[in-house]
Amino acid sequence: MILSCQDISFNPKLSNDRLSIACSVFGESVIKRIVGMSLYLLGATRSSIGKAIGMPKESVKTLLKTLNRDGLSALEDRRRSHSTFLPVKQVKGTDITLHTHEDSVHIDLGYNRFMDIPLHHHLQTRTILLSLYNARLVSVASVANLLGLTQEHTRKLAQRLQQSDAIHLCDQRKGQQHDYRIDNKVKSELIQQYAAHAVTGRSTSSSAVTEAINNRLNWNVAPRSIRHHINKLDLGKIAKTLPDLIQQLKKTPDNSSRSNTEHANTTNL
DNA sequence: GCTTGCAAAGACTGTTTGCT
DNA sequence: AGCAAACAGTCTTTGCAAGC
Repeated sequence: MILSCQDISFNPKLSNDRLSIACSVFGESVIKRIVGMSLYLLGATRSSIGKAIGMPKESVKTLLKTLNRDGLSALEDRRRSHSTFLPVKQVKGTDITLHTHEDSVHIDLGYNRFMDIPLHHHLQTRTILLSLYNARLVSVASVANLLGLTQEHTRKLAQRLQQSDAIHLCDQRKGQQHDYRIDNKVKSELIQQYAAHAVTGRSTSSSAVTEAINNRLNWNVAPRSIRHHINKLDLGKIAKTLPDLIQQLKKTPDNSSRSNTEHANTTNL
């Protein structure tokens, strides 16, 4: 490529108009650098370039050096945090892909980097996949598919993860919250009747205890339910130990009540 | 006669789905 | 996005058959 400005005619008025427009678009400092580079390419000396664009000779040398080295980006003062005219640099996103592999979720992060999460680590899997979705690195469809949830519910869980800790991703279902038939009143009667039957040597069978409970509370509970709660409360083993324990307590002096009495006397003194 | 294991039904609550 | 109904998971209650 050969350039000769000898054959080019210049019009000062056109130049002023064009510079005015260009400066309004690119900014004056950028146009100065473009003009300086153009004059340099046309063979002008650095000192004459400096005089033409109003820049110290040393600055022109730096400008030409950086332009030849870095290209377009050197047209601006790069100490600034952002460019006023260059397009935003697009960081090429790596395509993160998800799929199941044997018993784990395989996450391909690109550049030969992978993550494997055991599928049975439900909370870990949910936390990582939903975090990737919240960072918009994977689609809701791919996460929903791997988690076995609908896309709608996946979005809700992702939102929940952003608002609170990962523990809230666990299944919160707790089932029936209280014993609606065998409530505390029935349970206390059950313990009382079972103990009374055990101490007096009567039958502690579920039918005998149930009959006593139903009579006392005017209730109608099934013996099978009472058996279920006898087992739950682990009452079965006290039928044999309770009578012995009571006999033992009867023989042993009550130290606690005596010390209480002594304490009262001392206090009165 | 009584207990035990199993299973079905009920109660409660989370999840999914379809509609607006 | 919001809502409601249907569906589904978890725990309690209870009936039944088998075994001790």
